[in-house]
Amino acid sequence: VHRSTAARALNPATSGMLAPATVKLVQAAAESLQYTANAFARGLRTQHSMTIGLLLPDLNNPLFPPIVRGIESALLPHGYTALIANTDNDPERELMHFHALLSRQVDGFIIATARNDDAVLDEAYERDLAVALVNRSDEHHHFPLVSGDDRSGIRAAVDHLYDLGHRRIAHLAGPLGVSSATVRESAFREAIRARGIRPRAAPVLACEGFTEAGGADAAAALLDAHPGITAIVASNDLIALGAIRILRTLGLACPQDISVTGFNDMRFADAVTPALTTVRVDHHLLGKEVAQLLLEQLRDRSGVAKALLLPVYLVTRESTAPPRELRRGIRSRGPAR
Amino acid sequence: VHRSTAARALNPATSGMLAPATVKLVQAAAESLQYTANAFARGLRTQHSMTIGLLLPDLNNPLFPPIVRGIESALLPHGYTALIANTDNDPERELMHFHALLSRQVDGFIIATARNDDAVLDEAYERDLAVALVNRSDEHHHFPLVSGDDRSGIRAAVDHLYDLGHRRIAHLAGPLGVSSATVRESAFREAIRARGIRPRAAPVLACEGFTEAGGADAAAALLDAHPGITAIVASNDLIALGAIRILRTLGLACPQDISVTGFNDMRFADAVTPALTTVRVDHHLLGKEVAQLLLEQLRDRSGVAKALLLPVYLVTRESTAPPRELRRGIRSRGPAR
DNA sequence: ATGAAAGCGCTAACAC
DNA sequence: GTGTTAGCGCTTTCAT
Repeated sequence: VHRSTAARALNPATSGMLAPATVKLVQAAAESLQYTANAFARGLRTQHSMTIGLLLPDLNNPLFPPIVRGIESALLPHGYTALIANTDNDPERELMHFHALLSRQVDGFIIATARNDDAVLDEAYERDLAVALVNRSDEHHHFPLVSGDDRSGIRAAVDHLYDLGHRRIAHLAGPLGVSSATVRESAFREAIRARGIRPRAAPVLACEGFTEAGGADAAAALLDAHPGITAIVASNDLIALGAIRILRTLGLACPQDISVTGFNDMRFADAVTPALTTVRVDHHLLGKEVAQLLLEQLRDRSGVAKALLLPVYLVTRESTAPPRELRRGIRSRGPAR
Repeated sequence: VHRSTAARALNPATSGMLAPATVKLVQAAAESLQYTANAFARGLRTQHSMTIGLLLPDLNNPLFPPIVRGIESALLPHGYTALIANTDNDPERELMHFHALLSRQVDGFIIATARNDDAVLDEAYERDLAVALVNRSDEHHHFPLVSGDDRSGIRAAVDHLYDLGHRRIAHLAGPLGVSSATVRESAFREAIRARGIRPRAAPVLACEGFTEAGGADAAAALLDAHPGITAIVASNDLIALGAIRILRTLGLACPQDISVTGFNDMRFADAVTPALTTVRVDHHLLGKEVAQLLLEQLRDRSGVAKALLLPVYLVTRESTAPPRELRRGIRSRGPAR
């Protein structure tokens, strides 16, 4: 039996045009010879690799594994595989990985790195590649995109603190020039204004990175410059954790002295001390949806770019409480326990 | 200028045989045309893909991201890339991914899935593939392997509890048939025997999975059957976390009523409440070393298989303390605070 | 120092 | 229903 007949037998799409007996025969032979088709030869011929490139800042950020798994779960049924590259927020590494993925003939990109100005996005736009963005925004290119509704998440955090009685609320923003940091910071200022708090009672400080270390350093500087604040809205959970840690070394307790909110409700946000009040984002879903968006584009490049904002909601745990002055008030009025 | 000349100019290994002027010319042209070599065509011709397949149980287990990053950091300088596949501990999914990676012409495999009997290992052995194992053992095939020294880690945990005064110590083992679970369980029994504790004072119960849920269920069953135990050695951190959680719902405090140790010192093991006493393993290093082992094999298949056991050490935090009876004793003897 | 030509393993258009 | 053939883009041996 001829090679092309064999190929047809092994391909479910074409095995219909063959005699069932031939198909059986070939499949049996393939099995016994442990035959596996060469994806390179196939890709060379068909001009698609059935792989997509995934650009991430860092797999060690607990935010990303569920996104990756969500992406895979949506790609797998369609026969696509993701190639993962970590950029560590380094534009050079990102560009390097982008080109490496391009040379591997990926059919499209999912990009989760978050710099506002990104040479990779520019080049992808210029080359007219299939791209979908996740967990970030994009002012310039209007790529399809799915992200949590950061604005309403931050507003919910600010409102929660306000309702507890806080009036001097600070924001520990993410690093400068990073999309989600920018959005959350602007949402913070907006929410503060909406509650009638004067900007000088709501200081904003940017962290070096979306990390515990970044949060710790910035929180130390913040408390030094603004000792009067009673609550902190952190731009993500890691920053919140870092802030809480430094609070402790400064002899301040969370939430008794200072309330802190996080963002993402990452894994273990409920297991740390104090359990984090934070904004829950369904990262697995984020991944599934962005993969769907990319698959749509791979099917038909003519569609218009959708921007999905998935709903988020505040999860209230132990890291937020009424400010000390109010708590004293309550205690002096009520009976001792 | 001819295609083969162009190819030579772009390849650093062959550009030496060309006139420097030609090289410059070609490189400039490649740049301006945004040329990227087609990895498929190259792979088809050279018969190697410069990729390796990485089989993991689940990227969501915080243990694996640092291993992955360690692997990548060692592969990148050699031009190799890892293709990651999650098996969710499902033998069928694992076999499926194994074959998919094979068809993508990976040059070798790093396997971090942990079932003792694994069809993938058998087939890889039979096909004489380049394989290196990480964070698991292997009785049958003698593949090169790097893992933490689980035996001495478990022994350190048991000794620590013994030294605190515990004499009825239970083990929450990992799932049946999983390599690291088996090793740790046998190490536990050995350590218990070495300390002269009778086996009936040291019950062992296997969890459904290396998960919080698995740990919670098994801990509930354990405390039901053996209410007298004062300490638990968990087979990993997630099991420990699940156990501590169920303790709380049963009205027991950790470490006051029951001490618990984990294994891995995964991220946030120090941030949870109580901060986990656990065995630290350097997972990034684990990844780097296993990648090195695979690269060695890719260079020369004739070498003998090494098995590296990286040192581990106990990190004492808040989840372990002397048993209640001793603590009472201490308290009644000492002055009240 | 450069050009020519073959072939890696597959698919798809075409022939019979 | 099955065989024939060309060619995807690269590397590499050989020729000049």
